[in-house]
This record gives sequence, structure tokens and C-alpha cells, in this order.
Amino acid sequence: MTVNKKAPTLNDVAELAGVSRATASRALAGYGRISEQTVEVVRKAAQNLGYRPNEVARAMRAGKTRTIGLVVISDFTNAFFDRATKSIIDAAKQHGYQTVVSHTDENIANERQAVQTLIEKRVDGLIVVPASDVEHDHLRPSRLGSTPLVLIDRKLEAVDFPSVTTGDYQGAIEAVEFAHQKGHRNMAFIVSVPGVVEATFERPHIPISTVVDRTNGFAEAIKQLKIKSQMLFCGDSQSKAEDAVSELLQRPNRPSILFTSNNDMLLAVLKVAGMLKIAIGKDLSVVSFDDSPWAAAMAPAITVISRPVDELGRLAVEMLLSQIDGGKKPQSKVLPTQLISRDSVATV
Amino acid sequence: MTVNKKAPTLNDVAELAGVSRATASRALAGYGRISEQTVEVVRKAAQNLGYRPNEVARAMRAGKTRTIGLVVISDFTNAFFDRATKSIIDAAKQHGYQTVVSHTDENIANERQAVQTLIEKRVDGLIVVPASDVEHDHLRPSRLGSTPLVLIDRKLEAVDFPSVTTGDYQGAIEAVEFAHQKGHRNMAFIVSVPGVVEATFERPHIPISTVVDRTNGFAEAIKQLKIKSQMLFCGDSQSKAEDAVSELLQRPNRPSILFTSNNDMLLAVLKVAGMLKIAIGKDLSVVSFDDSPWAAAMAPAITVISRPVDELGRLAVEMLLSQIDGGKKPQSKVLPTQLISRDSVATV
DNA sequence: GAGAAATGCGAGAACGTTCTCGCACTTCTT
DNA sequence: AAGAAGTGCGAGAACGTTCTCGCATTTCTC
Repeated sequence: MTVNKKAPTLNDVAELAGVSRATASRALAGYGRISEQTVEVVRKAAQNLGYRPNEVARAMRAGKTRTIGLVVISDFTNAFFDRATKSIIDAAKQHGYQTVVSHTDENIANERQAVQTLIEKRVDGLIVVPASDVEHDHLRPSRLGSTPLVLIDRKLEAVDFPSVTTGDYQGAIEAVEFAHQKGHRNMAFIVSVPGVVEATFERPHIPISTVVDRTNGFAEAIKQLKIKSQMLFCGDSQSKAEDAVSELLQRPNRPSILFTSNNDMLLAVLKVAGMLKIAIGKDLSVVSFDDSPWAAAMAPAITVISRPVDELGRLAVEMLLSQIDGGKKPQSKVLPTQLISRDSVATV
Repeated sequence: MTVNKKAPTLNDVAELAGVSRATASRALAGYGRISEQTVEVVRKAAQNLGYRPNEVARAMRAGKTRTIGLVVISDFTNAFFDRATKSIIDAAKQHGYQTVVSHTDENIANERQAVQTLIEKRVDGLIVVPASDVEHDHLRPSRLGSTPLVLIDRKLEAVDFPSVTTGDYQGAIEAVEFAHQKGHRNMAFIVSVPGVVEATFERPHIPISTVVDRTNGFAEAIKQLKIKSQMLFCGDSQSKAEDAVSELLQRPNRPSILFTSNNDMLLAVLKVAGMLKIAIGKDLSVVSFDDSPWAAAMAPAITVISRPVDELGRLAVEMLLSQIDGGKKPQSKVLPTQLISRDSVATV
């Protein structure tokens, strides 16, 4: 058995079936006027040749690639975006769309290039997790042409795109109130902020709306409850974050509970607590944004502010497809977070 | 500012620049004989129109899409494949290729359909994590045409594709020997096998070469050392796995150490141990296949058999591209595992 | 039984590139 | 000064589809 170097085309099928290209196309795609017999003959011919339609040619002719582009960050520790990626790919497939994925690593230059490449590839739409709310010239309509775009996880005030986000402001408030009810009166929020180099208690510019919401919610709840609190802003270096947390935990009047803005920071806290022999759920309480299977299975299991990641991905795809098909711009959507109480918060 | 409904084409650029399409193409792509002046004029015209080359048309003409397809499983708990996915996407991008991702969820019908769709999309090559070593008719050369394919993580004996895998047989042996040196004489291996429904000590058919290697390595090492051991085969249900592990751990003569074949099983063990108040690293030792950030950060940190996932992905891309460009079939490669000793193995 | 309507199909254009020719014009060679 | 060599560019084909016409031929209608 020899492997054909050239894939058979519709012309080959038509020739073998003894009909024209147009007829072969009609027979296989099942449109227009055509007799049952011819359909059968053509189908057989296609079968014999092992014909597979060429989607590239089809896309060119139709002006639609049935492909969407996803521009996202992928963080080894934080499963949130991998999970979102999966739900987007699967939801898109459900609707007959394939997904091309590009990673930015929170880097605006990568994001710019990814968007550019995907537009050249003529994807029918884009789903983007924007790396920064200050640089987004590559997301101007003139750059995108008519390619619709949906933002997820983070919104951008300056540009008018539909987005799917989560209610992190409210989520942070609920978490603080929950801790307050448990008797905690000295809290700290360990916040991960891309771009920050040295960990600091001074609030830096935060380029991500999600993190802004979380810190604002935290601050607001603290203000209402009139209790002691701190915010520690950590950067991209995990080890520096650990050092800063370690220093914080060794202070005389250390917080009784730590909130962490993502799973990276949670792991930093767990690691440091382990080294300092501080027992989580007893000597120190922890609540983290974003759930994960290991947070649930650990002993003690970690209390989390869970976000509906599957629904977020699914909704983003639906909003994008509605723009692709209908052309109308859908409403942005905010999904509620959910506090899942487990064993990492002690009653004091 | 109005948004152009139609993206400008090379023809529009040529017209504005007052040259022919051919000349415009030469100017922008930078090939053939062309004057500096013309290049400048054309470039300006393209700039003014906001021209973006149409990759679909280019792909059609060239017969190359500069796109590869990835058919993979994505498991929420087990970060291994998400990590591999990231390294593949990034390595492909490095070489100027985009990646279309499709998830199979270990389901052979999904795999079949994904391969089919990707071939119709005319990807230049495929990287596949095969769901089963018994069903792979969709991977016959006649189905694939001339599309090269590289297998990762799992090899398939019956078909002749280059693969990148890890030395899990040896990895399992090393882990058992390590445990033996630590004094363990009663071991069990908790193995996850897709398709199994009820957890069982009877060895089922295992459709995944990786898992076969691990169990064979475990069995071989046990045989050499002449010690007591069991293998517990769990299926897709996490809760049934937990029940079975729970039952095993409550037996009178329970194992002093548990090996787990992936992170799902590790979490099952951790959860059950937590419920039974069995202290990991003291009352019970654990070693798992595949490293993860949380396994390293937990207290106690988990000893793992780590596999070089980034290198695996990178190599797979390189092997695929060498086939796409050169046409020659590369040698399969087996990457070594590495035992990372942490705190979850007690000395007895 | 003759015009009208319906049916089945082929010819050819179109999508936006790239690339091969070949033509006209310039510059070199002796 | 006349042929050779070189330069810049345009015409047109090709990639593999889909889709619009229009032309025969058949079937319907009264």
C-alpha cells in the first residue's frame, strides 16, 4: 500500500464519479438540486479515494475559518486559566469551532504579537485575558478590523468589549466578613501583582481589574468592620514572596488569618508555614481565591473563594459566537463567586 | 471613525501604490527583483490601509498552514498534560507555528473525531496522546495521508510513529528501591486505569503504555527484593478510589508506603489519610508519579517521581517539525525520570 | 399536445495569495 | 555601436472550494 503524496481533491472525486466538480460538491455538501443516484455515486467515489474536504479552501471561499483564537496566560501553579482554556476549547468544539491557543505569560509584547498572528490567521473571533489595563493599543477596533473580541477574567475600562468576569469585590467582602464572624480581628491580604519586583506594603499600580476588585473589596470590608489589617503586594518572584510572608509571620503581632489572591500566594503561605512549624487551621488561618482539587484534598482542606471557571469559559464562547453569527454585541456578564468553607479557618 | 467591513487585500494595496499585485507581493514579502523605491511606496500603502496578510489564502497557495494539531487529554487534577500542552504551544510558536488544541478526555471517539477535523483543517502535523493502545484505526497511514504524527507520553506498539516518552519502568524501580532502603517492606501501588469501573486488586487490561511500564517496573522491583506488595487498580471514579484506599488502609497489616500512579490517586490517598487521621510522612509514606507545585509546597512535601514535561513537549515539536520540513522520520526518544526526595517517606 | 414549470447538471467566476514567464527598458561589454 | 546581460515589473495561472447562471431535459398543467 502506497501513501499518496497528494491528498485527493474534489476534482479527483468528480472525475472518478464521472460528474462535474459542482455536482460533486453538491452531492457531498448536500445542497442544491441533485438526484439521489448521483449523490450515491459521488459518495462512493469519495469513499474510495479517501477524500477529506480541504477546510483551508473552504475557509478561503467562505471567508470564515470556523476557528477562534484564545490569548491567555498559563500559570503552572494556578490551574484557573488552564481550566478556563479547557472549557473554552470544549465549548467551541461543541459549536463546531476549533481553537488556536496562544500564551502571553502576562507579557504585553507577547499579547500584541499573538493578537496580530491570530488576526492574520483570520480567526472568526478572539477571547482574550488582557495582561494590562494600561497598554491595549493592539485591541483598538482599527487593529482588529471586524474580528469580534470577548474579554475574560479581567475587564478593560478604556475599551468597549463585552466581558465575562467574576464578582471578586463582593467575594473579598464575604470572605472578610466570614473571617470576622469566626473571631479574627487581625487580617492580612497577600496579593500577587505582575510587574512588582520587591514585595511591599505600599500599594503599587495594579494593572489587572480582578486584583483591583479583590483589594478594594478587602479594604472596604475592613473599613466597615474597623479592624486591623495589612496588604502585602508580592511580585513575580515566588521566593521573594515567601521571604516577605515569612517576615510577616514572624512579627510580634502577626495576623491570625491570611487571605491570598491566587494559588501561587497560597502555596507560598503553606510553604512558609510549614517551615516555621505554624499549623494551618490552628495557629494560622488561610483563605485563598480560586479553588483547586489539591486545596480540597489537603489536610487541612483549604477554605477558598471559588469562581465558576467552566461557566466563565462557556459563556465567553457563547458571547463570542453570538457576535460572529448575529453581529450584535452582547452584554457583559459578572458571575458570582462562592465561599467554600473547609478546615483552614480556625475559630478564635 | 468607521470600521471597514472588508479587510483590505493585497489588491487594494497594489492599487493604492499604483503597482501590480505581483509587485506588491514582492515588496511586502521581500523576494524577487524589486527597487527600493517601490518597496517603500508599497509599504506605505499597506501601512495606510492597515493591511494584514491573509494567512488562509497564503496557506491555500502554499499548501502549508503553519499550524499543528494537538490531541491531548486535560485532567483538572493532573497538571501534567496542561503543562505539556503549554510547552508544545510555546515551542511551536518559537518556530512560527500555531497550535490547535483538542481534548479527548481519554475517549477514543473524541480522539477519532479530533484527528479527522484537524486533518481537514490541513494542519501540517499532529501531536497525539493516544487514549488507547487497542483502538487506533484512525491513526493508520491511509487515514492520515501525508500528515506526520508524533506520539507523546504513551507509545503504540502496533503502529510505527516516532514518540517521546519517559522511562517510567526504570522510574518505578528506583522508587521501590528507594523505599526499600528507607526500610519499607510492605508496599502498595495505587494505579489509575481509565475504563475500570470498580476498584480491584485483579490486574485489568491496561490500555496505556505509561501505566503498563509503571506497574511492570513496580512488579519487577518487588520481585527482586522479595517483599510484600499489592496493586490496587482504580477507575475513573475518584470517590470509588477513595473508598478502596480507605478500605486498604484499615486492614490489619496495612502497607507502610503507598505509590500512586498520578496526582488524582495521590489526592485520593491524601484525602483518605486526612479523614483517618493518618499522618503522611510518619504513619504512612507516599510517593507519587508526576511532580506539581502543590506537592512541593505542602507540609509534608511529597516525594515524587518527576518527569521532564517541558522537555517532552519541546522535543515532540522538534521531532514533528523535522518531519514536516525534512520528511525524514526521527528516532523515538525516552526521557529519564527523576526521583525527588522530600518529606512524605518515613524511615522505618 | 403545447407551453410552463421543475429538475439535474456543467461552465466558470470568485476568495487572496504566490510564483513563473516574458516583456520592455537600462546598463555593460568589446 | 550593437549584441549581451541585467533590472523592474505586469499578466496570468494556480491552490480547492462554493455558488450563481444558464442550458438541456423531463414532468406538469389545462
